[in-house]
Amino acid sequence: MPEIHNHSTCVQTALTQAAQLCTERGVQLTTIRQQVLELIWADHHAVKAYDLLERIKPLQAAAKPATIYRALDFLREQGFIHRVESLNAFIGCCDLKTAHEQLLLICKKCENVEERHADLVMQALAQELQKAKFIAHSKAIEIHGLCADCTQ
Amino acid sequence: MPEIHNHSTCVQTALTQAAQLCTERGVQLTTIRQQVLELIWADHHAVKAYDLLERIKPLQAAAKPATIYRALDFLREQGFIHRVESLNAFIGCCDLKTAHEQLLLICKKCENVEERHADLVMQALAQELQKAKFIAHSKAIEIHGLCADCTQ
DNA sequence: AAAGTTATGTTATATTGTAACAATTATTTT
DNA sequence: AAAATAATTGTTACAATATAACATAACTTT
Repeated sequence: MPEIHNHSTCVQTALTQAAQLCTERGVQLTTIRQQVLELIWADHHAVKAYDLLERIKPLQAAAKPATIYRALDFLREQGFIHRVESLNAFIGCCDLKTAHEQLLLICKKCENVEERHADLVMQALAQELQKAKFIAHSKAIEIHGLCADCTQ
Repeated sequence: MPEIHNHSTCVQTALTQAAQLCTERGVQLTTIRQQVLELIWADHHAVKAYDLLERIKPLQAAAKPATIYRALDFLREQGFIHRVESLNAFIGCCDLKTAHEQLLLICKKCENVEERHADLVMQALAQELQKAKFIAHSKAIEIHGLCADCTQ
C-alpha cells in the first residue's frame, strides 16, 4: 500500500469488480457474501474468521461460524480474497482482473499485508518447478517482516 | 526426495546432526525432543501435532498437547524442523548445516514434502523485497501440486 | 406451480494451539 | 556436596480455528 491511498476508492473498486464478475459467472454475490467481502476490505490487515463473525453480527444477528466460513469459501473460489496461511487469516485480493500469483508481504508492526506481482520471482519459481518436474496447483509465498513505512 | 533413497540413513543423519548441534549450542536434546524429532522423520510427509501426540503416547504415556507443542517449538527454534503453514503440520529440515530458506513442494497425491534450496528464486525474491523496501524476518514458500513421481 | 439447485439456519463437534501453575530435573554457584 | 538458579516436564483447563450434518429457505429452470 502506498502511504497515500484513498481507501474508499480501493474498496469500491474491489466490490464493484466482484459484483461484475459474479454476474459474468452466473454466481450470486448474496448479502452475506458482500458484507463479508466489505468487512475484509475494511483495511489492509489480514482478518481472522472469528473477528469477521463478531463484526458481522450487528448486520446478521443469526451469524454462526459456518456463515462466515461458507462466505469465505465462496470468496476464495471466486478469487476475491486470499487466505494468509501463516496467519490463519484473510485479505482482499487487489487484482481481480488479471490472473496472478500472490506474493504477500506481511508487516509485523503495522500488520498491513501488501500483495505484489513479483513477476521475476514467479518466473524463477516456474523454472525451479520445471527442474523439479513438479506440477503446481497453488502457490503461497508469504514473507513476514517490516514494511517500508515501519522501518524508518 | 529421489525415488531411491535410503531413508534410515536420511533419518540417522538428521538425528546425529541435531544431537551435535545441540551440544555445540549448549541446549538439551531431551528424550521427548528426540522422540518427537524421530517421529517427524518417520517419513517425508508433513505430520500434524495431534498425530505426533498419538504416536508418542506408547513411549510417553503422560504426553499431552503441551508436551508436543513444546518439543515442536524447541525443534523449530533450533532449525531442525519446518512448520508447513498451509497444512498446519511439520517436517524435518533436510539441511541442518547450511543456513537456507525453504521452498516446499507439497504433493497432493503421495503427500511427500520436498525441500529445495532454489537459489534463483531466493535471489529474485531478495531483489523484489529490496524494491519493496521490506525487511524480511521469515519466508514461507509453499507450492501444492503433483510431484515428479506422481505425474506419470 | 413443481422440481431441482443453491444458499442459509442451526446444532453439535472436530481440530489446532495456549495459558498458568505445580513438580521435577539439570546446571551453576557457593 | 549443598544450595540456588534455570530449564524442562506434568497437569488442568481452555481458547481459537474449522467442519459435519441435516433442516429450512430462497432462487432458477422447466
